[in-house]
Amino acid sequence: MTAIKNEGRDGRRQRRIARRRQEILAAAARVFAAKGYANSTTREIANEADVAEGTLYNYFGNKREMLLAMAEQTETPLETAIMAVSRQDDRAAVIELFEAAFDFSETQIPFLRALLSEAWVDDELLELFLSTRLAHIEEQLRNYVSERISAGAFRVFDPILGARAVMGMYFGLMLPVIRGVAPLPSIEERRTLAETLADILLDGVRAREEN
Amino acid sequence: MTAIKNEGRDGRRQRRIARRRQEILAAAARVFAAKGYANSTTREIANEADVAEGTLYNYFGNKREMLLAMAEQTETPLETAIMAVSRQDDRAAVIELFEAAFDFSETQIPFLRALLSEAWVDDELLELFLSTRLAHIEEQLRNYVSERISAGAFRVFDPILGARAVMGMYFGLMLPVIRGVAPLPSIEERRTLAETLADILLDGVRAREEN
Amino acid sequence: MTAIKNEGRDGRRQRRIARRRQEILAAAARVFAAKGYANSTTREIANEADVAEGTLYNYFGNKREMLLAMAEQTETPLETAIMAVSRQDDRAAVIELFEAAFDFSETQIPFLRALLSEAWVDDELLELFLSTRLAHIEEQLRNYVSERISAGAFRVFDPILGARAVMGMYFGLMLPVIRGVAPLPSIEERRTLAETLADILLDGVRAREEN
Amino acid sequence: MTAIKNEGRDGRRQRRIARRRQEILAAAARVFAAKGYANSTTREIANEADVAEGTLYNYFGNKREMLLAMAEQTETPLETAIMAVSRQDDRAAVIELFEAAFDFSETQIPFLRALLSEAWVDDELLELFLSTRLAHIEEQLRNYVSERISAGAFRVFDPILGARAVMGMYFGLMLPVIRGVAPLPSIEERRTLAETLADILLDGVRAREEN
DNA sequence: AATGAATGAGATTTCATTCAT
DNA sequence: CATGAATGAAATCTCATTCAT
Repeated sequence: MTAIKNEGRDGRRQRRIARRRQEILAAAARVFAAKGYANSTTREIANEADVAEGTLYNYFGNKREMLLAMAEQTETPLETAIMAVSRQDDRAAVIELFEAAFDFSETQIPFLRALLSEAWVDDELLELFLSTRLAHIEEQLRNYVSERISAGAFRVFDPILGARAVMGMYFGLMLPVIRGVAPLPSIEERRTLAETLADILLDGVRAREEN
Repeated sequence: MTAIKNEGRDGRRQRRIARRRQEILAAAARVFAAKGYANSTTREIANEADVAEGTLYNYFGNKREMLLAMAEQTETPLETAIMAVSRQDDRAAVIELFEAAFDFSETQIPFLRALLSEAWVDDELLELFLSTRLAHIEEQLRNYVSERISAGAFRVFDPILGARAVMGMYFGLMLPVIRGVAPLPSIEERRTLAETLADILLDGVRAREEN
Repeated sequence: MTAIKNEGRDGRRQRRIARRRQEILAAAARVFAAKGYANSTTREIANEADVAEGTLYNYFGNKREMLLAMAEQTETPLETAIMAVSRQDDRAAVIELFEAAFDFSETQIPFLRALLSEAWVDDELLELFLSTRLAHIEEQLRNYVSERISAGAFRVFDPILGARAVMGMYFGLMLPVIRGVAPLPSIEERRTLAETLADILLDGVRAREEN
Repeated sequence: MTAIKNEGRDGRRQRRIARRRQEILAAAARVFAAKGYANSTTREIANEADVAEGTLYNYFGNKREMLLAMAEQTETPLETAIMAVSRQDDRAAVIELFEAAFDFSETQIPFLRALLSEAWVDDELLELFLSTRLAHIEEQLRNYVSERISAGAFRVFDPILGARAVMGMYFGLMLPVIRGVAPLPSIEERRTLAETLADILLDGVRAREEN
């Protein structure tokens, strides 16, 4: 019985610790996002998280570990989206992909912004946070494209470039949002966005000649 | 005669100073590119430029001024490319644009990498280096798209998204190169790249139905 | 009870912090006094205060703030003396004034020396530390002199110059002490000093003609 | 003949060098006076003197030598005055002394201000510039006072304190002028000043009792 | 666990002095 | 002699991390 009670108490304690860790991480993300990792001080993070500086070190070994913890727990929205895409006709699938990829929340932005910032400069973080994920995304897209080409549904072209084109279209719209210079699109805007991009991607911008 | 001699001497001196300034700036760009502005020390810059630390301050008021000097003198390749594009048929024009936009040199990369890195975090730099330029590029593209839609050559769609799609395709390929995780494409690769992107953009990836 | 305990702890903490601040300030005063503000390094101050350099900045925002903190808390002895002088017959009052004005301690000297040093060169400090105080002292003296002239007790002469003469006599004796080239007078010496100065001031050096 | 010509040329050269040295010294005095020795940079001195930084070192071994050169060539006005005082009746002599002591020019002020500033902090300079001179002045005054006491013209009192009182009265008026917070008195003001001080010194401020 | 004062390594910047031209 | 760019030692200040409470 004591054991059970302890389990209950320990469980609560574990959860409290985990929650506090998350709060600190979110605070750190906000600070990193605003000023960049290197320009952020542990004092600012502590203030933002409303704890003492020393407390940070009860949850993370050092400042960098906060960044790595973020990298591990933050998913890129495109990654999430691509896993979930259902197989339908091409247009519906692509629209679904783009639409889902734009579905990320206000609270995710600081994490993404902080991580992208550092990944631009820090090879280890690039690897940990981005490279493998992007490689995975690119592979999925490449496979899809290859398969559609084989099926005769797509023209014959380099599937790698095709995958990159899709990703580029997406990042071109997402980066300003994450950087904070463009607003997060609303649900309706996301739909329109996705449709337009899908049409451009699938059929191009050029008018079809009637015949 | 003395005047002439002095002019010659002063001219040489002016050039020597300008050259040294450029050397320091290039060294700073390499260091900033490798580690990010905030993680770079003036000591490293001085070492890289092979001068004493104090010497840096004979050419720049402070570390940040180096960054700003870079921002002022560095052009984004897409910007340069878009100014030079000649008006031909659409496919030729788009290919020419992409191809030119990829024509940047090994020495430009550190500057671009350093500036993009900081612009991600530093609003003043974003404004100074990127925002106005990108706005200009986007405007050019938008106008082009609008005009082609009016002419009936392009389908009807949001010209802003069209411009963004072009820029996204481009940045999706360029950013890894600037980040240093993809190689600078050779001239031949640039050609192929440009053709494929142009075709995807103009006609889409979907196979045309024969009729 | 916890609240009370906390109050006790916080109070102790507050006092410890205040005490440490004072220690640092005294150390800084000694260093500034010995070498002048501009020639003193934070390293020397830290050594003198027996703390790490960084610790200084937990108590003062920067080196200059130490100086300003000194200026705010240090009184000029003449100022203190003039507030305390009791109204008696003129000779007793003047003696009391001079005697009290020389009553400053060994520990005050570094503060005075440091502040006078910088005030000679730094307009802000001159204003903050000296000007207003001296103006106040001068006003008090001027009023006293004017009143005694009106009462027919003093000859008719410019009260401003009278006030200045008193201050000059005082500073002429005090400055070498603060500068460290004359010893701090003992209590007995102070008495003799004050009497002689008072007699010179009141009756002059010239022998009275008997009649 | 060549020798003679050389002498003429050398003489001119010597004078030119001496003149330039003086110009630099005056420039340095102005800069030191404005910001204090330690806060003045050789660059500012060079600018003020309208020469290159390197040129300074053709005339002075280092920055400090400029200060020492100033100390050697600058006389304290009181010193000059005391040497020139003619022996007349006491009142005339004292008036003459004070009046002459206030006769210093606008160009002397920077030198005095610079030197007093540093002498407050720098023992070597104190010795070189002030101590010996003040000791000399004090001795002259002391002797004068002693002699007048012996002659029965002055009351009996400590001649040292008498000398100090005179010097104090003088410095109390002069220091604000040198510091730059009081204007240099005009010739007429000097006369009135000297008379008032002389009367206070000789006969005191107290009204004589009629009898 | 939480706290926050103390630490000291390291960063940026200044500036007296040198020396090649 | 004049010049002024180069130098590098030294100064101020910041901040991640530690540790006694």
